Amino acid sequence: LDENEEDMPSRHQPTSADVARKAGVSRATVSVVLNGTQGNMRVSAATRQKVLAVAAELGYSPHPVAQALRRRQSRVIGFVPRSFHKLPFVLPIPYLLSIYVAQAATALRYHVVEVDDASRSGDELVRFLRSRRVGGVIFDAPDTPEAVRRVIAGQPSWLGEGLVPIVQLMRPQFAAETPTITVDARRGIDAAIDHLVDLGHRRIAFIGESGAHPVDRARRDYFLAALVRHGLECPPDYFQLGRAYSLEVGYSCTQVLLGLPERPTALFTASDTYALGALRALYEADVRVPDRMSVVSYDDAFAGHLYPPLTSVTQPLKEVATSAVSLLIDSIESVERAKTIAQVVLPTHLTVRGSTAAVRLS
Amino acid sequence: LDENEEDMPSRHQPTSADVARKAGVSRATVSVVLNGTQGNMRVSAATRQKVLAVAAELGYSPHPVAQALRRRQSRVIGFVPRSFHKLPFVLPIPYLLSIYVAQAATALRYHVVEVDDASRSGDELVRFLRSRRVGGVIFDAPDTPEAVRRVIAGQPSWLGEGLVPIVQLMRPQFAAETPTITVDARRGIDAAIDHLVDLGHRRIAFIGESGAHPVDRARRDYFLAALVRHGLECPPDYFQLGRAYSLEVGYSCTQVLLGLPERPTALFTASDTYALGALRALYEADVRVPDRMSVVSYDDAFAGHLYPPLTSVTQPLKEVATSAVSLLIDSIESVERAKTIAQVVLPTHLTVRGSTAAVRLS
DNA sequence: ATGAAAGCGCTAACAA
DNA sequence: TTGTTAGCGCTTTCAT
Repeated sequence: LDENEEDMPSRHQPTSADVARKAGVSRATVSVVLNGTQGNMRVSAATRQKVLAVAAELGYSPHPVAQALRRRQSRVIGFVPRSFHKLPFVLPIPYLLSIYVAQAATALRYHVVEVDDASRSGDELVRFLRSRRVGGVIFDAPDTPEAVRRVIAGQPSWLGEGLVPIVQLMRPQFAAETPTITVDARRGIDAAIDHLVDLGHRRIAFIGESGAHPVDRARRDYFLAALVRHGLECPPDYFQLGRAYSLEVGYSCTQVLLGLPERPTALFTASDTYALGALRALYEADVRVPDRMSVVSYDDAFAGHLYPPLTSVTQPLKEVATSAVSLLIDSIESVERAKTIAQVVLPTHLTVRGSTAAVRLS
Repeated sequence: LDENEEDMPSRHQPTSADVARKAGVSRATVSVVLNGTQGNMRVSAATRQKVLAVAAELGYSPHPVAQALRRRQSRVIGFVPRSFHKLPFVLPIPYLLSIYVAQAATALRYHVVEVDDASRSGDELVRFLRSRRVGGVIFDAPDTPEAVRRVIAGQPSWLGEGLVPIVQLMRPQFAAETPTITVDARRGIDAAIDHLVDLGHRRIAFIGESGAHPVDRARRDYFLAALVRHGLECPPDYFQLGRAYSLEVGYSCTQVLLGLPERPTALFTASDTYALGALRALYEADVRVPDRMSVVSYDDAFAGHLYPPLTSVTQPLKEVATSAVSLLIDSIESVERAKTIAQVVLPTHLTVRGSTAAVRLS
């Protein structure tokens, strides 16, 4: 009621000094107890108990900002999302990744600062990252190797010494020579084709992207290779390529396929987005899925929420994010730089839903 | 090449001391120049130029952690997402909000720490927020008033004095008596019904939620009120209520409507999720949209990406997030607490797409 | 096993 | 107009 007492810890969050005073020890001891320095037998069991008890009683928790200043590391990592923020829910993968990255970082008591659209390119990016003192950077599918290299070059480092670690996700620029976390399409695509063939399909068409990036190549190549394994082949008419992962490409390629003298009975699309476009074209043409056409997509980003729910090749996005974060934080915290550049590859698998069925004999 | 020079700024990020030395002034002056203290005429134009030049040359930017420690405020806000993280893309609103909140905060040079699922409830939440020294908290649609109250009670504050400001979004617990940012369904719903009536519809059905929360009530009440304005009414059969915003409810309610002796010609659903379920039911029953049934949804979260793209009542999610962040930060930074509890209400509007058409005369 | 002292990089009072 | 001083809360040698 009366505010002017002398040593009132008062309304402030308690500090280590408060704990020390009340426990009758020094602040140094409090720090040692709470941080359990490796040979933690430094402090006697008795004082240890005492300090812990007082800390709990006071609801003490160390001030993260002061810790960061003293330890000279801020437990902050930067996340640079792909330049994709335009197509909100047609492809939620970028959002999912950013959420999973944040979750994984939080679990390790790190913060994520996400670079916003404006400052994603050029020196602006380096300035931003530097001013925030990030301890490492995760790039999701950077547009160019330069974007990544600039961050590397913006160093000798803005923190202590050495370089700030960098990890690239999903669709890396290998020329930048950083560790990468990617996904291997093969297993999922193999399973998809096995599944279709098991259902009796022989005329299987493909809608994909024509790009030269390994990620795009993989989807095409593994599709073709899987057909070959079954002694099948893909006539050129059945192999439709577009120049972007857009709904429109999926739509128009499907129309082409439906106009063919001998229609395919199954369709594999290299992304959920294509599948969405395909579904529209099929709907308009009154070709029922899966009765008249089986559809398998790649991504499994929203495939399960369409009608019918799509059989799809599932990418382990959460694992990608988690490995990226732990790889990054490991190299932030390890004293010496690793000599080899880690290249983590995570497998895909097939998730069977309602868009595939046995081929109709009629 | 030789590392042991004396005053080598070296590989470290420059500090204000580096700038001060090189500019021949004191660190205090550097600080004043860079922070432009209100009566910024304190420092002469000459030294001002000098300092700015040196700072630019050295690529100096103040260490945010040191600033935070000294200024006793960390520029961090907490975001508590709704307990909804289960249904990833059936309803992306929670994700959008978290992204928009982060963007708005970044623009104001704040960080957001998002509370993760595990520690969303109970004392765990208070501990988390307190340990991170957040300067304020945004709740998205908290489950109970207690969740919010606990955070208020976990105070007399973990920062300086006074309470940590709190803002609730979208579906607040009014009993907790914090500022709120909500959306007014009326304008959008009025426009939706006007639109349908203009198209000749008279038999308009509703699928909604039966909850007692003002947000749920509003959607029901404004729908009915809008019909009344046009001299129409909604027979009980046309007024379908479920107990959750789930796809299944949308699906089964639509089946009920289709089984009615006199089918409605238009359908208003109180969420995108219902609309998705409705679309499935209509598809299966071969009722073409919009030829045989016009559909309007509420939310406009992913309505534009369905087939056909749905006419929908659009919620200004980005504005909600932006107002929340600026309201919160204003009250963090203002010295005295506002006496009145701000209740910001943002309007909705109708976005017309391809799921509505003139009623068929057949 | 413990405490004293120093200082991370910055800013705000107070002097000059 | 500018510089000096004194910390913010913490951790880490280095003494004891």
